[in-house]
Amino acid sequence: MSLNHRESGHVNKELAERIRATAKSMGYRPNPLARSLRTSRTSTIGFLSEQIATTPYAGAIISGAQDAASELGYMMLLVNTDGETNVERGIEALKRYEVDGFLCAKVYNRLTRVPESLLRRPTVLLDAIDEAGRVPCVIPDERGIGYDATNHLIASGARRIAYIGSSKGMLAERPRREGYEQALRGHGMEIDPDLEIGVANNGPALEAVSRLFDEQRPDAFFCFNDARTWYVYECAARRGLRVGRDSSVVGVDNHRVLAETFDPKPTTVELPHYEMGYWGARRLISMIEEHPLDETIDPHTRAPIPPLDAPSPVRIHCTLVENGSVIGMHCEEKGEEEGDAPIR
Amino acid sequence: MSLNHRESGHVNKELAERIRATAKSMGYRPNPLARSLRTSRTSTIGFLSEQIATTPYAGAIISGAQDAASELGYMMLLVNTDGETNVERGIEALKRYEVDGFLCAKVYNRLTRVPESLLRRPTVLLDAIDEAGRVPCVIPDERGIGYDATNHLIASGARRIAYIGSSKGMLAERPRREGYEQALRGHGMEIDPDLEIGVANNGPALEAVSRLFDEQRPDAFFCFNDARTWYVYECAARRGLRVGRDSSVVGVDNHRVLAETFDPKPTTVELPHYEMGYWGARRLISMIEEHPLDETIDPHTRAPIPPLDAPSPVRIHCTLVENGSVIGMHCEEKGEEEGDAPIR
DNA sequence: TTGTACGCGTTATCAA
DNA sequence: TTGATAACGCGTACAA
Repeated sequence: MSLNHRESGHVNKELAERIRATAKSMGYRPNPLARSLRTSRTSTIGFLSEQIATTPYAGAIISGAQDAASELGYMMLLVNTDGETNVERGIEALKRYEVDGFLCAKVYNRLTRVPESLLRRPTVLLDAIDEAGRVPCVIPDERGIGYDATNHLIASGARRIAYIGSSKGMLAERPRREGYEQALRGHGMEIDPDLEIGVANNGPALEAVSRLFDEQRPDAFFCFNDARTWYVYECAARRGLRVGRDSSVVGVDNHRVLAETFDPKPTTVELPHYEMGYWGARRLISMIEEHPLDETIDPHTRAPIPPLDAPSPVRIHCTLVENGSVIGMHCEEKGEEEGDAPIR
Repeated sequence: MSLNHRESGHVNKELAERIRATAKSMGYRPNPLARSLRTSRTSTIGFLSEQIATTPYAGAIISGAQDAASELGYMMLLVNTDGETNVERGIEALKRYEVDGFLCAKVYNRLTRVPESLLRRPTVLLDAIDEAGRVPCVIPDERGIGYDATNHLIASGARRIAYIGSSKGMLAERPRREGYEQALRGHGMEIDPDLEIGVANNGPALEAVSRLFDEQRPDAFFCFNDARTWYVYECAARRGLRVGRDSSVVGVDNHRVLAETFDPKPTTVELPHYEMGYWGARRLISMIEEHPLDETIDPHTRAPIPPLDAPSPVRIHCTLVENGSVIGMHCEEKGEEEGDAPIR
């Protein structure tokens, strides 16, 4: 009791101090395994992720989650879930190790079905939205991204700003474009539909950007991602133009390749992957610690715990990074106060 | 005993079968925590990594390690270790959770000091070499990378192949260049020092590549990494040349950006990060399972276990990827049979 | 305020 | 071949 600082009313304070001092001098460390066996709390969270290997995004999310976990005294068990059956196997394994909760990360913000087997456990979804709206999730503020990026271009003197979007109906496409338009309107600038295009990730895309280049002569570009940004660089190079001198670009991504090699003007907006991981883990752990342990749980079949509280979605604002240094960043937990239509 | 298939000489076989069948029908799963408490084996490995957030490499290593671990029935505890004190704190935490061994990943192949606190535990170093040569490590076969990449260029018809290397003395620089030269010699081609340059990652680099472009007129390039590859693309674009038509490029990296947007010729050599993780974890786990548990270990102070066997280094060959599909890949455990000087 | 005893879910030992 | 029992390290209820 003294070691756990639960001495009040049981052990006199001086003795408790002496006990702690002695324990410390002997190098005593409690054994978390034995403790968990007794308490059925492991101070452990399970992280389910896809595409750890192929994108840098997952790494950032993981890193953020791990930092939060370690700050709060938790360990993170990692499982990657590329493939279908894989997911259930991973969840099973994590349950056997008695993780206190689950972090479930997708790589691109999108609607997702949360596995049934997670529904009655503390779970937070990262970079994805629960179709059924039953599980709390942490996603980027896509509109804020479009808004900030476009404002940044305006502030740097751009007058004709093109938007190079995605042709596939991605979840982020609409709010980013809205943010772009909102920033233009905010500065009394006209919205010119000819300056907005959506392109796929292939040959015709380069042609489309080429046409835009020649017919509209924009002096700045806000690009949906690094593939789109690349088209702009390529078009500029072929015309003897130099990005940063003859035009400005802001591309969304955290592949740093493009930003590294050019002068200050090209700017990338980093999606807040680290932050999503960080705040997601904090959220999860607070859920865990608030959640009263259900004593009626069957140790073998692991009977369900009571359903989760209604989730309040968390959106995290983007970080705007120019040549490696953060220009602006705000992390805040927002409710639905904006009266925004649900993101689609 | 039946459940653990240790029935021989104790329980008659049919009974053992019946026991297992019944257990299965009841949905029984052993509790790993209780088991560990008794056996002091957790079937758990700790993964120490740096730069999870900032590079895609760490993700690939982690993913490989996790796959191997899960194949062999192990869970992976993740800790990232950016910063100095961080490392020791992470190791301490992992030790408290009684991980059976440690995977210690750096992000660029280089000489490293292994923390003292790991020396007497099962440990494998990933993408790094132990300064003192006491801990086994898994590293890419850098010479093979240079050799294969250059052969690929030769096979595609190139005659004057430039090598755009690194000016900083990176561990990989020398063997990659050796592989490049070895491939040239293997085809009876002359080695032209004017075709080999080392550049840093900055402005003068682009000028150096420009000079090489104009003075030597190479028809192909083997580039140390994606930054160097970028210089080649930029130089080509400014001269109205097209990589893939007027010249060929092979760059080392697994940023896919460059390879995605062009036609088949540009090829990237992926460093075998996934494989290093995979084989490193297998190696570690075999060390763990061969290692007789020292019964004299003090449960509190965690007295040292006997020193590791002399490590035999493992090198893993690269994977050669062209436009997303693997051209060649060999993973093999090599000893020192090549009589090669130790990598510096 | 202190001491004793039990249980968490395993594995291992020892007699029978 | 079987059954009873101790022990791993911890938390806690209960009696003193």
